[in-house]
Amino acid sequence: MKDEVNIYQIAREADVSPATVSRVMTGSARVSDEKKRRVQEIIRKYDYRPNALAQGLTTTRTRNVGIVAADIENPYYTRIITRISRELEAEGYNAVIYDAMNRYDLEVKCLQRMVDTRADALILMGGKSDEQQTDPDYADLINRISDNIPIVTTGKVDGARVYQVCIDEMSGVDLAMEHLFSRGHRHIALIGGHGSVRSTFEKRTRYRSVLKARGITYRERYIMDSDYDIAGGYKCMNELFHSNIGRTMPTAVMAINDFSAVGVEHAIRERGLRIPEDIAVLSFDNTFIAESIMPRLTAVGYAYDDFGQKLAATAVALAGDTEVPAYQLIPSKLFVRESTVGEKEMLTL
Amino acid sequence: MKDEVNIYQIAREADVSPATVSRVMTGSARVSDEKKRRVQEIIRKYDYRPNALAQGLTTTRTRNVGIVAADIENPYYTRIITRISRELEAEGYNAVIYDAMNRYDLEVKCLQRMVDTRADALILMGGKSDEQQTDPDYADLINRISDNIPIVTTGKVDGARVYQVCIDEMSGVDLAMEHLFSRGHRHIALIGGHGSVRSTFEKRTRYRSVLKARGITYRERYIMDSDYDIAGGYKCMNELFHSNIGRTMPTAVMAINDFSAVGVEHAIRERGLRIPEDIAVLSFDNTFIAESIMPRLTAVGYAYDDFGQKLAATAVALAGDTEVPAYQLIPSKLFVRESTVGEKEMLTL
DNA sequence: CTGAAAGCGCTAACAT
DNA sequence: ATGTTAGCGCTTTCAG
Repeated sequence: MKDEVNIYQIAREADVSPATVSRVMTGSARVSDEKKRRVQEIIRKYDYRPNALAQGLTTTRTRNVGIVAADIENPYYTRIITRISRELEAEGYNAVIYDAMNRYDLEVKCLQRMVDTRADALILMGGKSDEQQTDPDYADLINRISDNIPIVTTGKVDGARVYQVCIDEMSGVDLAMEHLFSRGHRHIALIGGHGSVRSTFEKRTRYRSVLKARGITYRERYIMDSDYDIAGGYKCMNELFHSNIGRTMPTAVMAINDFSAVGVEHAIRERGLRIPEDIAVLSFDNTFIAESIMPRLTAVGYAYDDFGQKLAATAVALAGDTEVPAYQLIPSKLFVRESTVGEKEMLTL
Repeated sequence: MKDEVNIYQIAREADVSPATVSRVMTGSARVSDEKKRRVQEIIRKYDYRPNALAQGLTTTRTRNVGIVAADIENPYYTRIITRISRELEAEGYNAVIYDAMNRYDLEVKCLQRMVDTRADALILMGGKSDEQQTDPDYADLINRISDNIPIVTTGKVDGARVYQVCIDEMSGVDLAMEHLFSRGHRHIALIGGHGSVRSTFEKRTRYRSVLKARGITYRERYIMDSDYDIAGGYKCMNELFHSNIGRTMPTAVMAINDFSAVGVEHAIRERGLRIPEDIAVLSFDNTFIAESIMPRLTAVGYAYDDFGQKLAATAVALAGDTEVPAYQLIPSKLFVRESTVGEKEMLTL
């Protein structure tokens, strides 16, 4: 444990005051060329780097932006996180990533830790910040935090001062369903997720309106809950088979995310059915999973670069007290692949 | 921007000294019940939380463990990270995740940031810390850092004081090849990755020895370089097809990781060949990808819970100046699935 | 342009 | 048991 050099030792060796060393480091004021040279030499000699804790304590700015994600094992989040990080990096900020591991208690802990360590801004993705009905305690917490630290989220926190950069779920559902309609589907299920989650709630709501607008009967059994993982999709699809024995079986299934689509496909395959000939499958998110499985998944995706960039830019602006719109929308895009359109047909389309 | 409460205000309102408040907060010394009660009341009233920057500055301990991963978009890393985080959490430490986005310059930056912010320990995964030939500059950097902060890695850094928790690559290759041999394969390719990377280098070395031990000809064209992604696997497999026209084509392919296996399978499918009947596929890592694609991938995996636990425990021990072995090995396990064993056969096995 | 000095918020001796 | 004081390492007035 070598003891670390500090600004005083540098100052002594360069025969200047600590203040001058600080000025050279930060460029906050003019320093004579001669002294600057001397200081820089010693700095290089020791490879001196200022203690960020002390720096943060005095300046009350850390240049850290905290990213709290519900689950970094989901490629959806890591994809956005990398895009955010890239942008933050370019803006001279550090991305500090926290994983809430899908647990509320940990989410709160992460949040408080970011407060304790004085992050300059916070980016919240998923978890409690994406509940359709905001938990009042959570809103309280967020509100207290936002008194001191600007918060931007991909979800919503009712009654709290947060900035939103959200996916346009409605247009995503529109694109997906129009595509399926155009392929002749009339019986479409929307599988997985929880109605208590904002993004899922919005998809389901839109799903119903689209059906209504088209004059197609809405069937309650075509919508079902599950976790956002492979097992969830699998469970749902099997339920769907069960609940539709002797009834109108959907010819197309929209999975709430790529993970659940994987489970859906497994369940379909186990019954010896073909995709897309017997049942077409489509999903939301368009992570690398959609391009990995066979047949490749038709999926609703988003411009992730843009998404991450906006999230980061908003956080940075807020950290610098710049005004930004409180609400920004990220458009959805449809990526058509073989899970809704047969391989041979794809070529002729 | 409400101004934050500090220990002095708490002290004043509770009519005690700041030191007493500190004692109540940290439990570092006895405080009379009466004063403790008064202090706690005020603390609750303001929901006071100590400034971690100031705390870290005085105690020189932050209870932060920095995790620097080469690429959090790879589920291999996120899987380990979550396991580490879980353990760190249980030990009262914070996992601070940094993503190097596969860039050396960023890896260095992340490292330095962790030093600047005085992490109590560092966990390094991938990137420069997994080069077969350690970059001397990098070793230098790591060495300087390890003077002050204990470092544990899943790779190696020659000539630097780092603690290692490594995967037993050799036994992984053994398991994989024995399995393939038992299925009758004699011509086996090892596809993707870079020989400059330690884990890949070790796999290739072992691959050659196993062939030799079995008296099977080693063919240079059965090994090839690529990035660790889907495109890399795809490229390699196509190259393999090309380079083997009119020659002995391998009947089994080992992909360097799950990502590249996806690319390998795509290339095989495009030629109208079947897996495993025409070509068997196997990969390393056994992330969720191996269970997602069809046929499910036979893969060499690791006890991730144990892996993460050991990594975290080592970091925590080191942070607390406890002795730990400098080198620990994580065993490999084989997960047999349909990409090497036909579905019907699986049932009878 | 430069140095002295105060202070960011906390903890850890050191007294009492 | 508790208060006083001196830092931790840095930046930032304020003088000069």
